[in-house]
Amino acid sequence: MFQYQYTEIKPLTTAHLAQTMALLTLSIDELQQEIDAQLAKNPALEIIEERRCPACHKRLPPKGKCPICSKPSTEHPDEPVVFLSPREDFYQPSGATHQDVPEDQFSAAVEELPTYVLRQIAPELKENERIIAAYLLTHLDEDGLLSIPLIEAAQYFHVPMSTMKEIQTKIKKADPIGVGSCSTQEAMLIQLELISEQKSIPEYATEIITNGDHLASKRHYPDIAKKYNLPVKQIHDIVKFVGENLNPFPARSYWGNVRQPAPEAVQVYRQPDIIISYLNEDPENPLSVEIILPTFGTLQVNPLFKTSIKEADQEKVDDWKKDLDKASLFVKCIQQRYNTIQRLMQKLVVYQHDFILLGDKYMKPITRASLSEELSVHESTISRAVANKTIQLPNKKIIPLAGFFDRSLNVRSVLKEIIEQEKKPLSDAKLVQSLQARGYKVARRTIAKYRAMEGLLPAHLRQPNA
DNA sequence: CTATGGCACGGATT
DNA sequence: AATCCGTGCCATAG
Repeated sequence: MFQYQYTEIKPLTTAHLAQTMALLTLSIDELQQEIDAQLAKNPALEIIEERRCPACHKRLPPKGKCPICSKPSTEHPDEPVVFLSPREDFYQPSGATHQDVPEDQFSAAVEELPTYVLRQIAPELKENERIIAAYLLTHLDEDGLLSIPLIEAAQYFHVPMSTMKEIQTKIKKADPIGVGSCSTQEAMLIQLELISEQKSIPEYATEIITNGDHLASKRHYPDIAKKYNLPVKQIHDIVKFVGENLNPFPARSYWGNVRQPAPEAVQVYRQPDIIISYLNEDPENPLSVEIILPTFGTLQVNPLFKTSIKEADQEKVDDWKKDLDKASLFVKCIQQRYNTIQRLMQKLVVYQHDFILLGDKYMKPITRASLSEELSVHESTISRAVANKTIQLPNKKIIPLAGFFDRSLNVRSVLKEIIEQEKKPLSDAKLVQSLQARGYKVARRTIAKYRAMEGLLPAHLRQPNA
């Protein structure tokens, strides 16, 4: 069934356990840093090159043939293949497949907004500026905000911050006004600026947004009013204006609940830890689950180091022995990490099969606790394994692995469907009934929350559908 | 009076 | 022990 079983790891010392747990919570980027650090200070560790399958370029298991080419598992199309892969495959997706997949197709899902924006501003940019703009635009999060510090980009391209800011400003003025801003405030300020060219804007609006005071709830208005020495009514009006005219998340075309998707908690996803895709990008093939390795080769204890330790000076032997122990422990811990994640994914992928292939609507709620029981590991192990990881689905969307445990995603997605299909806008209470008819039992108040989560407007603000 | 958002409580989950 | 999530109650807007 599964093509590539990782070897079970037997002995568990407390030190082993502690380090494994620490490593388990790390994302792939953090793990890479950790490995680099260990590699630098421990001479007993080394990385050896992998053997690759000449046809499909996938990493070969230590023994046997390539699981992809030599033994295609088309006999079991419903069962996922789980195997490990070096992260290189992520960067060279087309090189890693048998068929030629055009590169832009690979990133099509992610690049819709970026290319749209770039097309608008391209004419007014020089060639090198265009490259920088493209770089910035590929680092937008799902809300349309910049996911990297501007300085980082400036250093990367060796250009002064002033140039960087100029380019960013041009991006910000492009269609979803405010895209590429570093923060929600920045996005709103640029919107405010553009609006002010057409009509008048309330006094002090700029200051209030800069200080983030528009986020305050109503009972704090008196405090704010005092702060600016203005009547409460005016504060109220300004906040109302801000709410009606500005959009803190340029990529969303509407206001969600401002406090619900806490702006600073917006996650940035760059490198997925796990990739689920069809073998060789062909939907006819079974699914493959790649758990990305942070290294290009295999991390191992340097065998030369092992032998030479016998002939070493007596004084140094102690130190070397320590290094050796540390190294082998580290390698074991990392293997343990993969082992855990792999076992987790095997269960998860089978369980959420429909969700992975067919979308949000088919998400089956599952708790970490129940999974831990099935795998007979501690709950916290699952929690750690899921934490800080992202996963790329066959449709190229990258979501946090924790999304697999979303309790309400299926209901929310059905809710969205109902609203999309409704003729007249339905009130929350009516939506409760519609959902109940489809077998989902939810309270009225909860509908409101789900709407907010999905950024859907309340009934009286929605347009009647044709 | 109806629809919706805010706050807070309690149970489940981590 | 800390956090998350669904829900009930109440205030407020329309």
